[in-house]
Amino acid sequence: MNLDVAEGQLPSRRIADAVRALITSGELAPGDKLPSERELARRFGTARNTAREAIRLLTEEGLVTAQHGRGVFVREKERMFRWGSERYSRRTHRETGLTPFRLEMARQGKEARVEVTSIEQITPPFDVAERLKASPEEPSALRRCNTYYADDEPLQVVTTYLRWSDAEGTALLQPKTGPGGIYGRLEERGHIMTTGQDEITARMASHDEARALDLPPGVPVLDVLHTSFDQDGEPFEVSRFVHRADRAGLVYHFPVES
Amino acid sequence: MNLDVAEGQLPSRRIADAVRALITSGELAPGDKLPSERELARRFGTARNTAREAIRLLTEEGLVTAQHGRGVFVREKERMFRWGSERYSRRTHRETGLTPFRLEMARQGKEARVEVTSIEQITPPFDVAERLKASPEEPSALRRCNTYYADDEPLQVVTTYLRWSDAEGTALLQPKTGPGGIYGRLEERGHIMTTGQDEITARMASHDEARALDLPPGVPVLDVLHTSFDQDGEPFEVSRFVHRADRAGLVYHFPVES
DNA sequence: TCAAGCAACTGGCTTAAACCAGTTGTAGGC
DNA sequence: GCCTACAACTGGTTTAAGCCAGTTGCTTGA
Repeated sequence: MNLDVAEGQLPSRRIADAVRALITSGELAPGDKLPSERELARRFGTARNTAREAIRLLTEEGLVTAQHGRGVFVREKERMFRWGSERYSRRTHRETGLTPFRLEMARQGKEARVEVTSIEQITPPFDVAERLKASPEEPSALRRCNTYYADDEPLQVVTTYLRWSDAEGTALLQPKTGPGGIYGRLEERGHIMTTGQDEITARMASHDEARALDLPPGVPVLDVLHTSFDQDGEPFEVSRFVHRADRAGLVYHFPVES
Repeated sequence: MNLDVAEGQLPSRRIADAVRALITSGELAPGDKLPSERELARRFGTARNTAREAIRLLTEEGLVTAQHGRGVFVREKERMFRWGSERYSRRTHRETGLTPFRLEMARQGKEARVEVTSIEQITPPFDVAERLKASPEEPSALRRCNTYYADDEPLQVVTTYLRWSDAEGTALLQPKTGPGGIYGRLEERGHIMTTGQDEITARMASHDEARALDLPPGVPVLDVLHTSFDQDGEPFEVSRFVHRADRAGLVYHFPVES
């Protein structure tokens, strides 16, 4: 491993640049172990903290991840799960008998598990209230929080909001919502999902999300705010999907207006 | 400002938790200045480096940004630009006479500027070749790189790939592609955009992207790989949009298959 | 009045040393 | 043969000190 040539001013950047070059050139492949902090410091004639700072820079770029007691490794490209508007297709569900999440997991050969972490009547946050056409000043909504796991690794956190008037006295207040899931119960209340809207942003995980998703540093989240509209064009369900971005991608197909 | 109560084990986490609490409670509002590193260290009875580490944690969460010589500030919520499938609508373009980018900038009261950074015949990368149905082993594609600015701040980097056979000998090799832009020239070659596909991921910016977009630490990018299909369902254009995620969001509307 | 320059702040980076906490392989004892 | 215990690694955190480099406002002199 040649770490010699490396210009640039700051020692920590020189080390980072040298290691980054090894990674992008393929000399260090995904899964490979980097020299230890102490070893890098020795080779570059710096203090250990300086080598450590260099590794921190690479971690922040998402190039490497550290494992306490084991070493620092070039990050593997993870298999991606792809979600798109088809996840709401009732036809797919009818044909396979699987929910979209279980279907995608089966496709990737992973075990699916869903954990319902809370079901509560709440006053909806402003952005949700606006989209759901519910009052942001009263407990006008039901909130259901779920965590989705693939092979026991948390993959996404989903918070679903429904109007309290639709949920009151139904199985929507229970963890198990029955055949057809949430959308099945909502159809019984007269809401057939006809169109949807997804609003997508990316950001660093909040402190709580990082804990819930067991996120290593240098991994952002994809934040999808979904709104379902019924046959009358009225919104009846809003969900926020928070995916870890190194494991999830989204796909949308659309016609182009001439 | 009350920074007293704060449990937790590590000093750096205690400081970070205390400051985070001030931010989420609103006691420190966006734009406000944090106590200096030296001041935080003094108040918590730690070394300056420990206070610095706490601020680093908050920076990584995207909560604060540091400015050399001035201080550390609670990050402002930036105004967001929203992009969706309508950006490809020819009707909108016809009615306003503006490209989608200029239209969105005008909507937000910002000055739009586009810089063409390179136009080259290249061998397309594998993922692009696959989608464009071009050979990944010969210089079978034209690559156009653009940087889009809002009020002189770089907002997105776009790389467009076209089949060389479509581009050869046309205005597509020039910075100015003429009326209707790229899609205008491609229509003349017999490709009318009929459907599109967007594949969306989020990740930390590469070293080069962070420089090109002038990204502060703690800001990820939204990576959109777009494919355009013509009236025969054949792909004829692939573009990669890299947006800074604190300034850009995406919106998709879709029908739901019954 | 104005501007140059300086003092006192801010964060940015490095050093050097110490100790804690996981991991891994091996030497010993049973 | 197996398991325990330990030694020798790994990264994680903190201290304390020094110097560099932007920013800001005030003092001072022309």
